[in-house]
Amino acid sequence: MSLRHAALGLLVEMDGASGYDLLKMFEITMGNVWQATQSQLYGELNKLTADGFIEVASEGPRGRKEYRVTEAGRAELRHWLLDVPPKFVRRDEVLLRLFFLGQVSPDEAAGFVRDQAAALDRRLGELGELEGNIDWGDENLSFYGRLAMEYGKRFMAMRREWYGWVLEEMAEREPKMAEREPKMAEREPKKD
Amino acid sequence: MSLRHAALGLLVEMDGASGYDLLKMFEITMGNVWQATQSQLYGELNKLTADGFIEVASEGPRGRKEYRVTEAGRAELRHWLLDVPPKFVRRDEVLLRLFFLGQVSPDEAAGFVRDQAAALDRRLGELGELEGNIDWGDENLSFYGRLAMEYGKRFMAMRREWYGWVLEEMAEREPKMAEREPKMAEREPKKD
DNA sequence: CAGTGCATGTAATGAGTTACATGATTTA
DNA sequence: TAAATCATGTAACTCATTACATGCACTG
Repeated sequence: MSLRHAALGLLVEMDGASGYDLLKMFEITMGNVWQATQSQLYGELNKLTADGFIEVASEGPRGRKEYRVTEAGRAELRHWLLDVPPKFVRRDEVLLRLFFLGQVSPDEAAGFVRDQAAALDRRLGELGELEGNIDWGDENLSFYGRLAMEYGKRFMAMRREWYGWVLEEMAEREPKMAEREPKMAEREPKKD
Repeated sequence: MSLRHAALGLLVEMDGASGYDLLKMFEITMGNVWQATQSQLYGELNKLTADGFIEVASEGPRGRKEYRVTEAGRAELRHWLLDVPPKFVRRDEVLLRLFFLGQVSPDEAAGFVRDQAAALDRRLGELGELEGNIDWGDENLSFYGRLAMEYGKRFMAMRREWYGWVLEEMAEREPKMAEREPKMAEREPKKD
């Protein structure tokens, strides 16, 4: 039940917004942290309203509803922040595949890891771009958002290094892989 | 649809097993990578059977069914490994809370981060214990499992360091966190 | 023969995804 | 006035969690 609190929190920070605004804010500021689809968000906003945690402050042009967090909503957010222990859901599709790479040939396995590394390089570039043109609304969101952004950078760097290490380990295990023309990975124009 | 492939992959590596065996194997070897509940697994095994990717090789004592992966199942696993691009689902309850820590007092915020760091230390200890007494069945699972284990260690170490850095940043922002003074007019030196 | 572990299943509920549907307003 | 954007919603489906239910077989 965290999408609920993600929405609640963002609404507090934004000091009121429509579902549409919120959705964009999700994409911009929280891509690294939490994902939400449009239909999920609209549904949750209605449930939050029904539960009295938010309310429609005003209605605008195209059926637009401007939501505002109620006192009960703020209390709920605070409660969730401090009293509900966050749980780790560990589900990583790349790691899962890694587990079973023994089922394909060493070349194919190495190719897989190289592809993942290349994809990560691309995402690292995107993060760099993103970093420039974020306009964090308020000061708190800016401060804590920056900490989360730093996390993202560290995470990707760690992961990139680990991919490199994995390739070394694989090469050591299967030494003839070394002389081999590069397949389709690792010729991504690297940014920055 | 990845639980399906996690089960399929493990079944291949284990060279046949019951749902019960599989469930334990999930817990032991893949805690860091993929989670499955009992009811989900049994359901998926039946679906895999219906789809012809596994079959009941023999039946044992207490209604026990020994499953075995079919050729179609191996092909499906291979296809998933190499042709289906893994997708990143980014959902981290701790990071999400961090985003909104501006909603509570600096003391409470710092307390939250410290708690998370402590919890991580505990898990790091557990990982160390685990590392000793894993008996990886076959050679492939052992090799790739070790790579995944190294990932886990690097991940936690990175995260631990980041928590430390976060606490420093918070202390720098709110220097009087330990001894609170009544008068708080306007400090908050803007940084960066 | 009682307790533990083995072994599988179902039902209810909630969370998340994809696709479709609809219409108002702004802007070029 | 056509296209783009704003804006919300619903339906169908899959995936995941929790709780409950049942019973056999071994072990002490």
